[in-house]
Amino acid sequence: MLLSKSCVYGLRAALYLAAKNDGEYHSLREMSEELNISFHFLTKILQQLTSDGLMESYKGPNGGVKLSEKGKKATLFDMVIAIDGPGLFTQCALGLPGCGSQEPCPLHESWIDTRASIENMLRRTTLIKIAEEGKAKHFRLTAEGKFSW
Amino acid sequence: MLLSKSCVYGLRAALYLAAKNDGEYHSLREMSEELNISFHFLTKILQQLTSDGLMESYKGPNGGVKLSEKGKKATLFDMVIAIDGPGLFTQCALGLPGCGSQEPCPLHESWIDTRASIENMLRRTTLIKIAEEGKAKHFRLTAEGKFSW
DNA sequence: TAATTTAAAGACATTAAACTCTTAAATAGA
DNA sequence: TCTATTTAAGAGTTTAATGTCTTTAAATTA
Repeated sequence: MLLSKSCVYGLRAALYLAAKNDGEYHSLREMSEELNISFHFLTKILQQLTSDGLMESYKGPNGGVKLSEKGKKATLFDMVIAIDGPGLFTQCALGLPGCGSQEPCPLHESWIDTRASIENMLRRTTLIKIAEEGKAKHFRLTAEGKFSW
Repeated sequence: MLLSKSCVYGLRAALYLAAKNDGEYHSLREMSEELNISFHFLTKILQQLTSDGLMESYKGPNGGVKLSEKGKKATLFDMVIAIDGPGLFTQCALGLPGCGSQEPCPLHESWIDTRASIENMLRRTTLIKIAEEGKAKHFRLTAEGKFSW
């Protein structure tokens, strides 16, 4: 798969928060139930995004997480970098270290174009914009269409 | 990563054979040494490609594997399908089962285009064509540039 | 026929990703 | 201050991918 499960879960949670975008903290329990993601696993992922500054968290009753200012400006690309790291956008398609225009592998030229188109797609818009569109068009964020923005 | 390691190893081995393309069987020992791939692991992968009809094998002295007629016509796409399966070309970017134009996720429209560009890149040419170009331009197939077509 | 070379098959081991559980720390409200 | 709620942190488990080893079967050569 293109993105790890951690990354996909992180994206879905971020889109959830972007759709709310009400300045409130939303609890991980609520999010894990709405999005059908394991509570503890989601916790791990969002901890990482919080320590990366894409989200802010608050403990105690009515605590939870919300998008930080940085998170509100973030694109899908920023999220993927935060969770999966930059490998997808830097590595050789054949996994050869040092592959580049100097010493290309047979796929190099084709791959850098394709890789760029993946990156462009992920950079195109912010989480907030995607969530707006999701709300307007009733896109879905779970297998069962459970979540209702 | 876009492709599994098994897939990358299989591709490199297939390009090796495509570069030879001499009708001879090449032993897995030779290939694993030239390409710096674990012998036993490579064996597993090529067994799969042989049972898929992309390669032909022959036991005994001077035995080994070579591209079948089907393999000579195969593209990178065919190889990826054989090893990693069709998931990359069919699945939702967010992993939502049943995501499609009927009930799209927020990334659906962007993703199907990107996905198609990956597929097109992999379908563009045959292994043989890529190997020809590799020979002509001295592209590399190993980390160290060991293999010399 | 016997010895050698090679792939096939399957068992086994290691590693990394995915997932779970428990305890600690912070906060709120009674 | 006490209790409940919530995230943080870290340890542990499971599963799938990756990698290794051994045995078997097929073919060649002598």
